[in-house]
Amino acid sequence: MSRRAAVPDLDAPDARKRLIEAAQAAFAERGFDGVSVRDITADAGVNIAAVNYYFGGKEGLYIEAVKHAHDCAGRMDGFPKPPPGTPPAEKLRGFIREMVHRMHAPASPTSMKLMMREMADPGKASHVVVTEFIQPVAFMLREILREMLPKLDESRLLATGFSVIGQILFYRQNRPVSELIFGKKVVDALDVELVTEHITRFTLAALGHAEPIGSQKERFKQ
Amino acid sequence: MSRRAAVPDLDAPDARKRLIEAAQAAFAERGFDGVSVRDITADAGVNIAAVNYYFGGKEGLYIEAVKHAHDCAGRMDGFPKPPPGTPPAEKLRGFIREMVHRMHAPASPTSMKLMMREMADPGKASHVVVTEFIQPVAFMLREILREMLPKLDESRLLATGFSVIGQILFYRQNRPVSELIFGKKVVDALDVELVTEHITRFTLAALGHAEPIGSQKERFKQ
DNA sequence: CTATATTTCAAACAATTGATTGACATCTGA
DNA sequence: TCAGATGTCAATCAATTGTTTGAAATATAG
Repeated sequence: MSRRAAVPDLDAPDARKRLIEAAQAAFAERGFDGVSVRDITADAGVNIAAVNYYFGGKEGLYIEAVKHAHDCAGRMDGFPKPPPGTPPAEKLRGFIREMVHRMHAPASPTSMKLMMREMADPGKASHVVVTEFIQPVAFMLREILREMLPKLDESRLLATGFSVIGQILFYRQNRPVSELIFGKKVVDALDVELVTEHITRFTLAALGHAEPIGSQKERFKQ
Repeated sequence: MSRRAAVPDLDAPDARKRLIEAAQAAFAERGFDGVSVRDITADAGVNIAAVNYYFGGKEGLYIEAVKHAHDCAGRMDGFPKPPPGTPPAEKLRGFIREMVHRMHAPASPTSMKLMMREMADPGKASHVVVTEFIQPVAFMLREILREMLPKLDESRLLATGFSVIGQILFYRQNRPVSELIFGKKVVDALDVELVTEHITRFTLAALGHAEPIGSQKERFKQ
């Protein structure tokens, strides 16, 4: 009815595209309630009515912006597959490295910010983010951990996964607060490489595949 | 000028108190922008003008609500002090237990929710929450870890603290998403005790004070 | 070209927002 | 009792919100 009609596959009569991109930036920065459709349309150089014309309303635009975001952010299922025969500990190391990198240096920071916002309090578009973005990664991690801990019961395996993800997410979700506590300079000293190495070491040590933190031997067993 | 004038120490002419409590609940549930002063005053059974009269505006009420929150939530510096001579690993265990409990079964869930919201994106009252609520805990953890890892450089020590806090915070900040992924039942199986025990074990193992996760020996070395 | 569909636009709409006003009530202390 | 301070109230303000309108412009197809 009100949807774009002409070409079903070519997905951007320009106004629509600019609208989505402006919306993505605005929503990422200030959240759904913090942004007015007037702001967005002004940024996009488009008339206000276009929002209802193309998306049926503010909420429709928001959802579309989130959907567009996880395209830009690099699909999570695009994780580099370790060659078969790779020891599970090595898979885990690769997983953590990839994950930390995507969190801290995403292809599209704006898109990542928007998705994180939607995760922080799941709302209108949480289903999109979760099923297409988070779910595949979660199951990938679970498989790796299951391989490393074949005898662990489901609950503890889940908790172990949460321990890994929790460490990784912390730096994204709580950086502002951390900076308030310890100072920006100190926190900034934790660059991507250091964080990656630390989380990997911490996790592998917890799983018995590396020397404990603080141990003299600088590298891991296997 | 417009502030309450009469009794500077007795802090609640009833209307003021009810306003703060209603505000706390509303802000915790729906956030600053999600709540109108009309909602709050209606809940509190107070006239709208009272907000400006007592707090100078919506923002003033919000800040006061947050301040009130960290009183209710149990001050974080009220951690049970371990007796002197307690081995540092035992201190860490106590810290984690206390922290997890406060996160999952806080004295005032509403207050905790409000503070978490303010932490999630630091705004008008972040300074209050951080300095009076978070900061003391952060330094307490750092002392414990420093005792356990006397030779570790500052950056890595900080990262280790983040690994602990990250694990603990995950269950609070990301429970909704986790439930979307794995299902509510599965996640609910991770009750406070199991989470406490897991994070403690995981962390102590990473620090070399317990057997690794998945190891047969069910308890820790020292 | 003509007719039909699609897109854009300025203007206005109804609803909600936070804030303010000024009259009225209540309390306090002499 | 009186006067001033303190608290409460309904009514209203100005601004902003998302949404809608109906006409004008533009593109598309016969």
